[in-house]
Amino acid sequence: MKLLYALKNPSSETILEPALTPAQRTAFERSLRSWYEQHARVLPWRNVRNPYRTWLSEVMLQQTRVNAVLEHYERFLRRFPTIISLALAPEEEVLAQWSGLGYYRRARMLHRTAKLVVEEYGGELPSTSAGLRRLPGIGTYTAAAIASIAFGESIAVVDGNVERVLLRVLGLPETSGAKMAEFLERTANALVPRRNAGDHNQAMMELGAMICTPRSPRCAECPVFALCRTRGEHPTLERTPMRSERVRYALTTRRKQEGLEVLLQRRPMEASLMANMLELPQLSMHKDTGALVLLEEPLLRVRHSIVGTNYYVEVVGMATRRDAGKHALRGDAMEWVPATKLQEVPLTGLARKVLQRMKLMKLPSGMPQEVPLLIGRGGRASAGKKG
DNA sequence: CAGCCGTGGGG
DNA sequence: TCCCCAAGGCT
Repeated sequence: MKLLYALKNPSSETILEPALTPAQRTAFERSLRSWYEQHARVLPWRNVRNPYRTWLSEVMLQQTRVNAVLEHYERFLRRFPTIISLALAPEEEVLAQWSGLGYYRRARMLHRTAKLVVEEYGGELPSTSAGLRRLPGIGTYTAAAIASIAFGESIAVVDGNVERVLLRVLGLPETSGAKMAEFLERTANALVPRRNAGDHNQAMMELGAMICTPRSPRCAECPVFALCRTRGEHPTLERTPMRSERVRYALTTRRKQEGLEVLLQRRPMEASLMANMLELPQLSMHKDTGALVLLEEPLLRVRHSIVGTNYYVEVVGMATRRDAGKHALRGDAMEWVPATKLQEVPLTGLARKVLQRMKLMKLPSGMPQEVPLLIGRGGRASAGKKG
């Protein structure tokens, strides 16, 4: 059955083009618009005319689910309401606000671009996709998204959703390569209306996110079912399997008169992964970690997957800095951070998750707070829960 | 152009 | 539980 698709693979030159007749394109655009007017989710970055906010939302949404962005978008805007406030902030604070969202290079480029725009562009983002495309962190997709949504330019976006919707409607398999990308750009642009390109683009992505999902698409609810040549899942490229790894981190606290402090370790500046961010000190899995550690069960086990690897994580309680220093892989770059300041430092997502679960850190918002778990001087962990 | 960069929610 | 992968960009 793979053979059937190979016969009409767009990368093999024998492309069926135009992909849709003019009448089909009109029907598609109209059905999609009507569906979107009825079913669009209410999201905080929709129906606002503010290029800075559109830019921020689009960068946050790169390879990131709406739910995760919702938790960060408003808080980030509260801290950096304008492009000028963002440009004036230290990178450390920008990363702290970004903590947990992942792909931290996005935050660094966002910050760099804010400074560039304030210093060289008079504080105003370029208003065309071509102009936006030149800025760091703004690629083909994001340039078209900002230009169409914030400035009304009639240009199509092609993200993962749009690609999937178009391929399924046309009855084509997923393939990689520049020819395919070009084909999708042309096809998507043939569907964009002169007016309201921004809403059309968001409708395409909404359709891909809510109806034409990667697995088990809701075809019975699809506004373009009548035109669709797939009506279900389509063949997709294989991906490399995940690997597994075990890691162990130390959770060490001390009590100062100002309150509880947590021992964290700063990742190297040159690290390709989460450079310069703070995490719990990592311990060796293989060496003898000493009686102190082995006497007790880990405080916490979590699974944390990053890119190609599943990490099975053990968090071990340690009483003093000397214990942690003895067992940590690198004794340097250690910092004591007051529990009350944890929101203001650039934690890795894993560190944030652990500290929140151990009640050392505030949960996002509205969640019930509990008494922090204390790690006593005797090296014994004692939960602060009543009873 | 292919590999790299995070995370968490859903099936 | 385990596996999938998302509103991409850069090198």
